Amino acid sequence: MSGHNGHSHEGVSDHHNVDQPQQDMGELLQQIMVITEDSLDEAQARKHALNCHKLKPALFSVLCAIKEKTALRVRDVPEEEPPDTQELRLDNMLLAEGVAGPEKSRSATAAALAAATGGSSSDDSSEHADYREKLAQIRMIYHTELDKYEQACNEFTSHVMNLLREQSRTRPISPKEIEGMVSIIHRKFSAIQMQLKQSTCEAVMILRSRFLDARRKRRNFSKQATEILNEYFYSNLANPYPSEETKEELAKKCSITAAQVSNWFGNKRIRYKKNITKFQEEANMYAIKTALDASSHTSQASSPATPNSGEYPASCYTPDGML
DNA sequence: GAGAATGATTAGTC
DNA sequence: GACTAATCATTCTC
Repeated sequence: MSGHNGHSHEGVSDHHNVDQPQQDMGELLQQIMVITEDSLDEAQARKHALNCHKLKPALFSVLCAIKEKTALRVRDVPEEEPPDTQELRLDNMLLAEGVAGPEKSRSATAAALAAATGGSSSDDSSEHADYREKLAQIRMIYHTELDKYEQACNEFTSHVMNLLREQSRTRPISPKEIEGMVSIIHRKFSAIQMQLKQSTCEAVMILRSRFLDARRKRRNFSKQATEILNEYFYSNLANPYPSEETKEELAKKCSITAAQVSNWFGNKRIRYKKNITKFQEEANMYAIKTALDASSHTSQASSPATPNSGEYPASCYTPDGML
């Protein structure tokens, strides 16, 4: 602007010099008004003219150099950050659950469930089928959303890159800056992905807890198992506290877990103690049974009876555990 | 369907 | 950590 009038003002009167800035300002405003009234085509034409100007390459390189020296970078992008531990944890969980990575086989899913529930891995019940079906749904949704995010990220990145490349013709934008912007976009999208991973993990956890609750449904032990447990209980009425080894042994015999054996003995002790008279008949029956078993063993092998078998009459167990 | 029986869970104690 | 006592939730029996 000053190039227009700079030299022509020399030698003009003081009065004129005072008025000159106001006149320049007026012209400037006028030009701005004209620019805003330009059509798109006119603006493009001006832009083209500017790009074709013989001084443009020189001025542009000077601008780039100034920008480089004065560190007038758009945004300083931090170097590669260390992988987020929470994201790693989520990734591992999704991998372990078979949501991410290769799909788990039916047997692998059943085994994982059995490990979580303490049940049998061979139990391919309808509950397992339900669990697998729900897990497959979660997996499908997760991958669909992940693909969407990746596609959106790629589209947005290429759009921004194109814009920046286009703009780099008229303003100094270094490839490093473009790279930095791409990195920012990727970080934003990976934050969204992180949310997706988190909600997927939550969905799996809810599914698991629901499944585990369903597993809590009580199922009576087999008659044979109850008989084995009762036999031990009434044979050891004076001290109905099986050791860990015995619990394991009984658990094996009854095809239940040692924890279930503990529960059973806990319940049995309490209920027996609360109502001895009610259990008297049962106690007598097992006492006779044990005695018969013992006598048959002695007659067969001439060996002594087991330490506890029949040693204490069933009715001798009192709430205090005393004889 | 009601009540009893039974396996599991939980809070408190030692 | 094992155990007791109370309680819950489900299954069994009538």
